[in-house]
Order: sequence, then C-alpha cells, then structure tokens
Amino acid sequence: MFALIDCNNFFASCEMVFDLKLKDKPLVVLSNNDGCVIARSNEAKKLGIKMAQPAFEIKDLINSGIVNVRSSNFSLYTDMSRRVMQTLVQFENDMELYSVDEVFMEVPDSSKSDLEKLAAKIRNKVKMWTGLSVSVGIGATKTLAKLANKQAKEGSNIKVLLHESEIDEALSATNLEDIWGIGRRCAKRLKKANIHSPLELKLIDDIIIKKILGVMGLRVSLELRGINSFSLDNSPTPRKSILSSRSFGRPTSELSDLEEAVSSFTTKATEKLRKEKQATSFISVFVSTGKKSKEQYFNQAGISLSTPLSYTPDLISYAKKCLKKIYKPHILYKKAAVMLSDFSDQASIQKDLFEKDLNLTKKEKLMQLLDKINNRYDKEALFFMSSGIDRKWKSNRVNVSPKYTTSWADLLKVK
DNA sequence: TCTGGGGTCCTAGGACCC
DNA sequence: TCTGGGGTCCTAGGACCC
Repeated sequence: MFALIDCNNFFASCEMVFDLKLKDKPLVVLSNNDGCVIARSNEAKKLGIKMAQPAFEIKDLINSGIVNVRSSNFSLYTDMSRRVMQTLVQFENDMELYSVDEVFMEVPDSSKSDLEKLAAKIRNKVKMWTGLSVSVGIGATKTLAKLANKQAKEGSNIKVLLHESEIDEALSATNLEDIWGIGRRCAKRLKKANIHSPLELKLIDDIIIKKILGVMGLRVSLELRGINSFSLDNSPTPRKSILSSRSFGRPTSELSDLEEAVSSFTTKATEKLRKEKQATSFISVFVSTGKKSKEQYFNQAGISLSTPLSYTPDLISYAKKCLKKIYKPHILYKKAAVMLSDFSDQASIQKDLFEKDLNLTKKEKLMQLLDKINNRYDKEALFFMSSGIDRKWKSNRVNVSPKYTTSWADLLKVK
C-alpha cells in the first residue's frame, strides 16, 4: 500500500509561510528570468492563471496589484522540502523522495478508516512542523496513490482508494493524460486506438497495450489493476547527469559573455558533482537562440575526458574549448548550458597511465576548501574570475524573497 | 519585446563481435 | 546465384515526470 504525500502549491506556499501579507491572496511564483508561472496560490488559480503561462500575459494583473508575484527562490524551497521530509521520517515507514514536493510512503495494509486516520496525522504533523499544507492519497500501487492524491486535492486533501468500485469511479472521472506516466502524446495514441478513458486502459488486453505504448504503457495498465509494477525506490541512486543552464536576462552575441556564463554554469555543476562525491568523464556545452527569435541556432559540443575530473578550473577550460567549437559570431544567444555525465566515484578513480599529473591531492584539497568556505559564508563568497563580475547576461529576478532559512542575514525578524 | 530548469527511461538503428 | 543466428554497446530522439 502506498501513500503519495504532495505539498499543495508548494513554491507559493513556501513564500506564504514567511510573508503573512501574501496569505489568502492571489500569488504566482515565476521561473528563472521571471519568464513564466511555475506555481500559483489557490486564489491565483481561481483567477484563471495557468501553469507555465508567460508572465507578460498577466502583467496587467500584476501591475494593478491584484496578483502578488515572487521570483523563484530555490534555496528557500529546497530547505523547506528538507524540513517536510524530516517530518515524514518520524512516521518510520519506507519512503521515496519523488520530487521536491512529493514523497511516496509505504503504508501498512489496513482498513479504509485507519488509513484515513494515518493520512490526517501526516497532514497535521507537517502543518504543525513546517507551516505547509499537504494532501495525501493512498492506493495499492504508486499509480493509484497518484490518482488518489489528485482526487484529494480536489476535495478535503485526503483520499483513500481501496475498493474496486471507488477506483473505477475515480478512473472514469479522470482524463487519460492525467494518469501518471501517460502524457499528451500517449493519450493521443491511445485515443487513435479507440481507448478513451483510464478505465478502458485498465481493462485493456496486455498484448494490445504493449503494442500501442510499449512496456511502459503495460506497466501503467497493470498498476491501475492494483498490480505493482513500479517499486518504491528508497536507495538514493547516484545521479547520472548534472545540467546547469540558464536563459540570459538579455540576448548576447559576445563570446566573452558566453564564456562567463559557461564558466559560471560549470562551477555550479561541478560543485554539485563534488557534493555527491562523483567525478565526471564527459562534459558538454549547449548554446541556443531564443525560441521565438528570427534566426534559429542550436548547437552542442562535448569532450570525453581520459581521467574523471571534479576540479573546477580544469573543467572550465574544457567547457571553453567546447564553446569555441560551436560559437558563431553575429548570433543573438539567449541561453547556454553545461552538462556533466558519465560519472564515477571520486574515491575509486583509476588514474590514467599516461596522465603526468598523478598527484591530485593538492587540487582536491583546494576544492574542499573552496566548498567549505562557500557553504559557510555565501554561495559565491569565492568565485572564479572567468565567471565575470558584472555578468550582463545574468537572469532577471526582480521579486525574489529573502533566504529566510538558509542565510543568517535574511533571518526573519520578529518584533 | 517578453515563454524555466532539471531530470529519467525506453526504443530503434547502426556498428561491431563471434 | 545462394549469405545465420545471436549478442553487446552506443547514440539520438522521443516521451515522460516535477
């Protein structure tokens, strides 16, 4: 039996916990570069503001003060997420951290009313310890727990889907593309094959569904029947790739701007890499124009490294090499990215026989010191000059809230 | 004028092996 | 003229998730 615990309007709720002025009012949180809406309070949803809606489309609502707005503040959200997880650990069940605002929890088989009581307990505790409201959906499989959670959100924040008739009723009331694992494309393919509702997807023949959607589709169908096809994944699997990318505040054609950006993204990605005690053997760099610009350009270049690395300066110089391969002058670039992949454990790196620089300890020590200082004081207390100082390309974030929980300077003052 | 950022898995096809 | 059967690995692209 699985519970899916999901924070309601997560990013918007995080902002509201610390700023009471925002409470019970329309609020939207914008993506990086203040581009589009990535979270909405209930009141904002009621105004008809859509998920991923471009910010300029609702600028009248914002300028007139009807809708409050915040730039995204991921330091705050990740820390609040950590607090929610720590609260849930108290229940001593196996858990899988599924996303920044969602947790799958294995719960014991029991009666509907007992499960509802457990869900209420979870809700109360999280509310009391973090100030955030969660909804809890419970079902026999992860997919059914997801479905239950969706229904919980539409009602009283708790839903237990146990009996066949209830499940079928829920399935009939749901769109195909809203079933976990079935997106817009798959829904379209199913409709073409004359399958129009999740209930039909549940009852379909195994061989037929496999033909239409492949094994993933079959697994979803099985899950809807209560047969577990997705197990709880509670071992923190090492990441397979790390991507650091940003849209620029203003498009740029200058190689120097791109070099700064790429250097800064490499620094960020490499920090993450070391945090996970990994080293990378492949680095690639992407650049692109805006989606809507007249002249479209997208390109990517990568380099395989003979020895896995986690030393920022080396990786910055490789990143710049990649950039030079794909840079073309007179193009207005809007976005760049750095991706690291092909990881190995930092501790067990096999040194290259022909690598002259066998003594890496100095570099390792330097990186450890760098990380320690930046952790202690500020993310960029120490930074690489190649990342630039002015950073004209930087994203716009006009309405960012303080880092209430992760920065001493931003600590909430109580009068 | 203005549309995010970060991941995962699956599949098909090609190259290569015996 | 006629050309098997079985496998692995890699990559690009597609689809999904939040």
